[in-house]
Amino acid sequence: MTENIQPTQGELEILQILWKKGPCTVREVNELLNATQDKSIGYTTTLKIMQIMFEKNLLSRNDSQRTHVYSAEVRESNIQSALLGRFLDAAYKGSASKLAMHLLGNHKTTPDELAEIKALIDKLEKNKPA
Amino acid sequence: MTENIQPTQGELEILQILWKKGPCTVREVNELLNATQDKSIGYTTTLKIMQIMFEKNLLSRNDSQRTHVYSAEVRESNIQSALLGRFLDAAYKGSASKLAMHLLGNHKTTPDELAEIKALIDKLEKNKPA
DNA sequence: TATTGTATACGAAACACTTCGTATTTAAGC
DNA sequence: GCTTAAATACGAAGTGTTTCGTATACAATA
Repeated sequence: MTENIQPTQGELEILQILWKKGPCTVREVNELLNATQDKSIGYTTTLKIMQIMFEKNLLSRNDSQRTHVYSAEVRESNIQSALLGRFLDAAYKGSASKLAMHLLGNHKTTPDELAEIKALIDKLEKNKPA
Repeated sequence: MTENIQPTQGELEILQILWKKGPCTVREVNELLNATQDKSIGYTTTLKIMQIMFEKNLLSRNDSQRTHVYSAEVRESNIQSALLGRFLDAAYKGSASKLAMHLLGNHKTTPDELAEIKALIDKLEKNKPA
């Protein structure tokens, strides 16, 4: 199911907020969007996008109150993995190692993170012995 | 310069072909696009996109002959890194290690690739001693 | 030079996402 | 019950990309 989901840029920004904050009203999301970003987005714009996301089942909502409360219906790591798979194909033609090289090479990764990644590689190597 | 370049999906597919094959005519690119993919794309569609890419300086062209020959004006690894940076922000909020986890965890990476990545990490750790 | 095949140029339609104005609904307070 | 403030619903315009029909240019050749 999750693999075919393709949230747009705007939708992803809203999902990020809901993943971090938990269930929110449209106004809360809109205010956080405007607080985080440089540009300012109208309330009805945020509302519209969230309504569309609701129709796509990216969000659920509690409308027992006048003010609806929206929740993410998709898991952060699922969406990330799906997007990553697509990105890997589109930009790297599937070469995960090339992507990893750029990732580690260009972006300052903390020593802790490097150690963590190395530990994961060790684990993978043990699980799949040559 | 390169950091601000944002090729679209369609443009990226054309760049992939030119990166792999070197300079090509519109017809060659169009045939390769249709050979690679499931969907079929009209010749003038490919032409139009490549003309737009030319205007954006993503491509250069040799029009000394009636049949123009196009070349990529941007380097593969530059574009990949730029796209990766954006993707990392949009989908992972900048957490490179989380992305790396998904990358190594979900996509089968060969033992050789794993060793290569581990070697890179070792090098990074030596260059930046705690 | 007229014909034919192929190339480029141009413009408009199709499509998807974003944006917001305005209408409508709703709940609370007077 | 009326008024007001705030929420949702709706519709349409704005924006960027893709798609392609059609016009035009060009070169080879009959």
